[in-house]
Amino acid sequence: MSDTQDLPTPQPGSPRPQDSYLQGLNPEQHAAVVAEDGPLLVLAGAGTGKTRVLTTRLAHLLITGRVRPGEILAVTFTNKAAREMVHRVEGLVGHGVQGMWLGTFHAMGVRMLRAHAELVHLKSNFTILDTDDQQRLAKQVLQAANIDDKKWPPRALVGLIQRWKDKGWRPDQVPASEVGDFALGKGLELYEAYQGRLATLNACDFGDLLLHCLTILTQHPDVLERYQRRFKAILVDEYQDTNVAQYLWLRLLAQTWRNITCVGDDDQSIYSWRGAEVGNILRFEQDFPGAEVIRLERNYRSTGHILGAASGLIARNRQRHGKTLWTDDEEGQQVKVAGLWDEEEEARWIGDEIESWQRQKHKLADVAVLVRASFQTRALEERFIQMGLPYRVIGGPRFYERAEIRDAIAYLRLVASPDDDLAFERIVNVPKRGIGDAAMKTVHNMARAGHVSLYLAGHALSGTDDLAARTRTSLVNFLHMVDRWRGDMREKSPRELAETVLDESGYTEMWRQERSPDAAGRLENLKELVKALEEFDTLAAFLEHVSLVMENAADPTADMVSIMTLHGAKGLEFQNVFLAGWEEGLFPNQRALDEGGAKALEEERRLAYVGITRARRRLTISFAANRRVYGQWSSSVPSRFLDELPSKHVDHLERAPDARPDLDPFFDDAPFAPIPNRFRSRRAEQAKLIEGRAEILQVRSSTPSRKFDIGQRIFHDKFGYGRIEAIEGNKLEIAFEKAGRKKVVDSFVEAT
DNA sequence: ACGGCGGTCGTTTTT
DNA sequence: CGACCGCCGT
Repeated sequence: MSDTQDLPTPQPGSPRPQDSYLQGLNPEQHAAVVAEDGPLLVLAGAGTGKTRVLTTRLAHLLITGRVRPGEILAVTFTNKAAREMVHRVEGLVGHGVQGMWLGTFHAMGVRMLRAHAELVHLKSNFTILDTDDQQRLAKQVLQAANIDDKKWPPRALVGLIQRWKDKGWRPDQVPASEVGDFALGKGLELYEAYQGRLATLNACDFGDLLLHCLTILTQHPDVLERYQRRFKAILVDEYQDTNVAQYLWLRLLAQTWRNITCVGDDDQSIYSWRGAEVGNILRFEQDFPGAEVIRLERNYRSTGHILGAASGLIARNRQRHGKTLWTDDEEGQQVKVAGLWDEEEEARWIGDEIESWQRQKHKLADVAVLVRASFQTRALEERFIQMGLPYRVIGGPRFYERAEIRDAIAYLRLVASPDDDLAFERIVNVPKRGIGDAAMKTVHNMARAGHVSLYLAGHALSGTDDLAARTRTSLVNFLHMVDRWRGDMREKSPRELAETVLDESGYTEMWRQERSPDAAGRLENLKELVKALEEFDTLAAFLEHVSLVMENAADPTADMVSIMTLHGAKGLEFQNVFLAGWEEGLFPNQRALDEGGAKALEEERRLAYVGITRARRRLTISFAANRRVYGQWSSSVPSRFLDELPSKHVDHLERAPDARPDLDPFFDDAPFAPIPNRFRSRRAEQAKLIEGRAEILQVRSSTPSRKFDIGQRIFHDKFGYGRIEAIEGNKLEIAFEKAGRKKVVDSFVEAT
């Protein structure tokens, strides 16, 4: 979590210079940082400086010499959080810190397990299965047991086993009452068989990393004692997300020194579906008798109205420690709540709001749109593309980050533009062609001397004897290949071209030869890439698409709106936040409610709380009266969470749902009339209207745009000049000269 | 080995 | 509605 706390408020009494890292902590934060040894729970509300307290306490322990780095165990859930912790601790301590056990639960589990693998009949070079491997294995196990894997799908078995492992149960520890009815009660046998297969393979799944550690520690007191004596300080981030296995592991390790600091927020526990037990944080004082509990309640992030809305909502939960967040900040704007006709209007409205924010000279990077389920991003993306509003979907496809995909794309980039030095460098010797560092150094020198690209420098070198004969031949061959592919570009489709390139370059062959366990997956990815190319008419159009998607991962400085799920937003903050799709069924999610009942409702509410508390200055919540669910239109009721927001913090902007600017000739774009709870009473009426609307929409969308003709040259504010390729209602498909092929709404386009 | 067809199923995600 | 999976046919 980024630290939003304002600059140091000087503490009473002048701090000694060596204590400078303690400056600017508020009294509670300070107390948590300098607390004496013993179990400590820091209940840190959203935006109260949780990460700062954890890292500062860790630094404090080191600086005061209470513990040495090798005596620290600090665990997080994600690698990102672990990296940030290392970074911040080093910043505070003033130098690098070696020897700490700092990392994710899984990484620390692997470290411990590799050291004692033989105690659970593994070799220390055991492999770790990914989800795909797990499914395949589960399928084998089911088939071996003669169980119909249609009726009892492998993924369900994996899920069952994972849940047992999250609870810390080996096959011999699963209580009879928990066996369940998977495959008519054969779940446990299957678990045993699955573990047997893993042992044969000298492999672990993610759950085993900790479960095996638990086995080792409980069955080998000598090993346990060693670790217990070693870890004089244990620090845990996001304690509310721990599962039982993780909890048991921590509790075992903490027994000797009982010096464990857990930081978390029960109100932000949103991962029960993957094994997290809120109970762990709720029970802390019983688990660690004599524990000190410190609440961080001063919020440094949000305005009064936003905080008030969040507090009012979360107060409805019963399963919580209870905190009262407060802020010195101004009240700010009320939380805006807007009702829209359907998801498209919602997307359009949010887009317009963001543009107006941008016109006020604010940055897009300060805006986030948060959704409950990832399918909701589609309407938003479509609209933002039409508007030319830059955005990135966080947690979206990570496909383009894979090494093999980036290599393949580098080949295509080089074909499309041979002067792309980064692409050239990336693949010139992949697969190995004997063009190593030495040869590349010569090429670089030549390029620099002549102010030309590596590609041109390579060509120039082919006529000299600056390179060894063999190297020169390799380079010439490589360049000839590239030139040949360039020639292919005209007659081949992008897909065919990619196949040729990947084939003739030997890139595919390279992975075929590779016998590492993930080679098969990489070949799969390459196939997928080739398939994705089918959707593009030109290589340039594809590369444009890719560069947009890749930018998502690559360039965090780009000024773009972030779109992500509420889960993905945990730990982040933005000036201006939009929470979309607050409708019953979607949020709170019906499926969650069906499976988890009242507990699940509380978790959905925590999710709402997480969403609200991401906002610093502005928060807008929206819902649509109609939504397409599995292709069927259905009307929806505003989320009950809207009613739970204290009204004094809320500004209702509900607009008449039938006042659609594009349907209603008398639509007045000016102020929204507050129409409280209008949807609820008018639901049936609306449902009847919907079919009619759909028809009107149908007719409209097939009516060609009057202003434009196919082939016409146009100008678009954000994409520049282009030619109209197709017209579909008011949407134009345009081949832009710079930006490639895109669909845009005609109102954003002007004739030249 | 691959492609076409029909059936199923639809949240959230990290390691 | 559409993505994905698995089966079957070539």
